[in-house]
Order: sequence, then C-alpha cells, then structure tokens
Amino acid sequence: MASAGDSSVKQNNKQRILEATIQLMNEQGGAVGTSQVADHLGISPGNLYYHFRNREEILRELFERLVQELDEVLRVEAGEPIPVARLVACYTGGTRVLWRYRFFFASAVDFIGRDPWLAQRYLDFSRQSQHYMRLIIQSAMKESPGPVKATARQTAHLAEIMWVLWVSWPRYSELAQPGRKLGEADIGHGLEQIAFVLAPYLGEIYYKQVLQRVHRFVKGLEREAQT
Amino acid sequence: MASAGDSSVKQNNKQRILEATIQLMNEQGGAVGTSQVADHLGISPGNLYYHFRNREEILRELFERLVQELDEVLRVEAGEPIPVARLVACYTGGTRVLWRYRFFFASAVDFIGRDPWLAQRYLDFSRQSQHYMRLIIQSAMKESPGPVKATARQTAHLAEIMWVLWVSWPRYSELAQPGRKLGEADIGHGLEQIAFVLAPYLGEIYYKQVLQRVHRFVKGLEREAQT
DNA sequence: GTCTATACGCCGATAGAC
DNA sequence: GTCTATCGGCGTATAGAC
Repeated sequence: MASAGDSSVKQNNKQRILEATIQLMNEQGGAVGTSQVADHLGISPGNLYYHFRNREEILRELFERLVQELDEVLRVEAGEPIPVARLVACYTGGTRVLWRYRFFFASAVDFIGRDPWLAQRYLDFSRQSQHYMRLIIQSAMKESPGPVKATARQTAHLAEIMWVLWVSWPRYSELAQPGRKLGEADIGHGLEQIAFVLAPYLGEIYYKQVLQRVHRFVKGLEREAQT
Repeated sequence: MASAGDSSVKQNNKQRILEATIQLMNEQGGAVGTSQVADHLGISPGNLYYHFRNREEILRELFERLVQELDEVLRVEAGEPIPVARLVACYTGGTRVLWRYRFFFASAVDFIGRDPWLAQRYLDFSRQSQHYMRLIIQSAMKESPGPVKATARQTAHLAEIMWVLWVSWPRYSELAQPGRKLGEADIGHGLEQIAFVLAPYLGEIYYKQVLQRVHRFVKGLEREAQT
C-alpha cells in the first residue's frame, strides 16, 4: 500500500490538471490556456509542462477519455435485444458523458482545426457512436413499433439527427440560460427533446415508459447534487 | 451620383473588413484576429482600427447583420396562412443566412462569454426565431395534418428541436467532412434531415412537395456555384 | 516532481505622420 | 482614410536550480 500510495500521490497533479482543464473549459470556453490551468491549481507552468509535452497533449488525452467513457456506455452488439431499461441506460449514461465533456463539442472546430490527428479521431468517434445509435434505435423500434414505421434508411437519418442534437444540446442550454448555473433541469429537458424525435416511431406505451425512466434519472441527479 | 459614389468608395474598406472577417472565420474559426483580417486584405492594422473601435465592434456588427437577414426571411404574422412555397422559402432562405454566418454559431460560446451585450441580444434573437418557427410549423400542420397529431406544447418542442438542428448543422457538416470543401450537397442533406423531424406531423403528399422544392433549391445553388 | 525565471511570438490597440 | 511604428499583455514553452 505504501508504494501504491506513493506513486498515486506523485501522479496526482497530472489528474488534477486534466480535471481542472475540464472544469475551466466548461466554465470559460475552449480558449482556456495552460497558464490559467496552472494558476487555478496553484502550481507552476513548469510543473504542468513536466506532465504534458504541450497543450495539445492535454486535449488529446481528454478526448481519449471522452471516447472511452462514451463507448463503455453505448457499446451494443448487432442484433442484441435491448429492453427499455437498457435503452434508457445508454441514453442517460451517454448524456452524463457528453455533459461532462461539453466544452469539447462547443470548441470542436477550433481544436480540430489545429490538430489533424484529433480531426481524424473525432470523425471515427462520431461514426462509431452513430453506429451504436442505429443499433439501439432499431432494436427499440422492433420492440415497439409506433404509428409511423421507419425504413433502414430512415433509421440512419434518425440516428444522425439524434447524434447532432445530443452533442449540441449542452451548448444550446448554456446559451439559452446565460449567467444561470445549469443543472439537472436542463439535462432533463434536453433528454426529453431528443426522445421526442423518436416518439412517432415508438408505441405510445413504450414512449411513456422511456419518459418515466428518464424522469427518474433526472431525480437521481438532483439527489446527487444535494450530496 | 459623384458624391454618393465618393462616399461609398471611401467606406469600401469597412465593408471589405466585414466580408473578410466572415470568410476567414468560416474557414479558420472564431479565433481569427484583427491582424489576420488586415493582412488578408493588404491593409494596415491602423486602417482597420480607424473603421472599428475594436474587435468586439466587428463581431457585434456582423451579428446585427445576421439578425436582420434572418428576420427578413423568417418574419411571419400570427395566423397568417403559409402555403408550401412560403414554408420552403423561409426554410431555404434561412439556411442560406445560417450558412453564411456559420462561424458565429460555431464560436457563439466564446463570443458571448466575452460580451454580455451580445449574450442578451443572442438570447432575444434565439427566442424570436423560435417564435417564427412555431408559427410556421403550426400553419404547415394545419394545412396538412399528418399521421401523428401535435398539440401546442409539442409544436413548441418541434420548433426548439428544429432550431437547434438548424444552427448546429453547418458545424456538424464541417466536422463530418474534414478537409473537403463543403457545398450544396451538405446544405441539401441538412435541409432534408431537419424536414425529416417534421415528417410524421405532415401529410405524406405535403411532405413530398416540401422535399421536391428543397431539392429544386439545392439544384439552384449548384447552378449559382458554377457561375 | 516541483519550482523560478525567462525567451519568444502573437494579438489588440494607440500615436502620430502623410 | 491610410500608413508606419510601437507598446503592453498574455500564452506557450524551455532551462536549470532545488
């Protein structure tokens, strides 16, 4: 325990730098610099540059985290049956991740414009996520066909639309509520809106169930926030 | 004509600065600076600062243009009947404007975070636009009720969803097609996707008509591009 | 691992000549 | 209206002591 404890303490600043970057960029936008991060943590610029070669490397590492965390939540196999509970778990879990890294989507154009490597990785990420979403939507519609039937092509459209909404909603919420601190209510509203796109393709009962579980998730967030 | 000609020539650089800013920010992102704009035009920094007090003022002026141009296209009266042609005109015309000023939405968080005045104006703008969209959607659905019926509340949801998609799509297209030059095909695809959200609430014939006209609009863009 | 000190460059902005 | 010259500030990144 002594050696494990030691090494984790030693590497502590690296994690703190990553966390601080997330926090500051979520609050102030993607233009936050290395000096601001260092200042905020009360460490020296030199210290920060001991842990990371440059600013780009911080962003890349944060992006890899985002990718992995979302993949863990969204990963489904083709043909795998997806009950309501699972559908909503993907959905709310994904929202958690996208909310946590919302700064990234807000500044994606800037980040990607300066780092071709990131551009390619982001593209793969976007495609993979939409692939999962198609599978999930397909399964949900099979389980409960709604008043409107969807072809495979339309399923692809739905997945793309929902993906764009999903990653855009945090930023939109921030702009729609300037100054105010954002929280559970906004997340919940976004979740409902995105689910609404799917509504005509799901049965009414199924859709109600989804909304109910989403609502329960939002309540859970509130409880967490009070802790 | 001489005096009018003179003054317009004198003020030419001001317009050129605004146009260059739009172009550069669309190409390189919202972080483009005053010096880059001046360089690109082959004029001096001092010249630029003769026409604008500071960088902020350029952005404000561009924003006001955006607001006005979109308002001209989208303005409808409550209760005004809206035939398909008009619906599609709002829609394609709006897309033109949003595409032209796409840099603004891509960097809205940054811009707004540094300029409270802009934050408030953007909020008004967003609300007003969604208001128009509600009226338009309502009218369209009245004219041709689809397989799913929408309540007033749902109409508001639809308007918000479509607004978010509308302003987010240009940026999404850019990220989805890195490097490639974007054009009519991408605009057309976005238009179809956003219309798709509305599909269940419109009659099939009406929806087909919309798609047809959208398609015609895209063809028109291609013809323009060749000129 | 962490610090201090420092170099370099870019951008926003102003002063003053033409 | 336009230019040249210049200042100050901030952000990235490195060198070298502790």
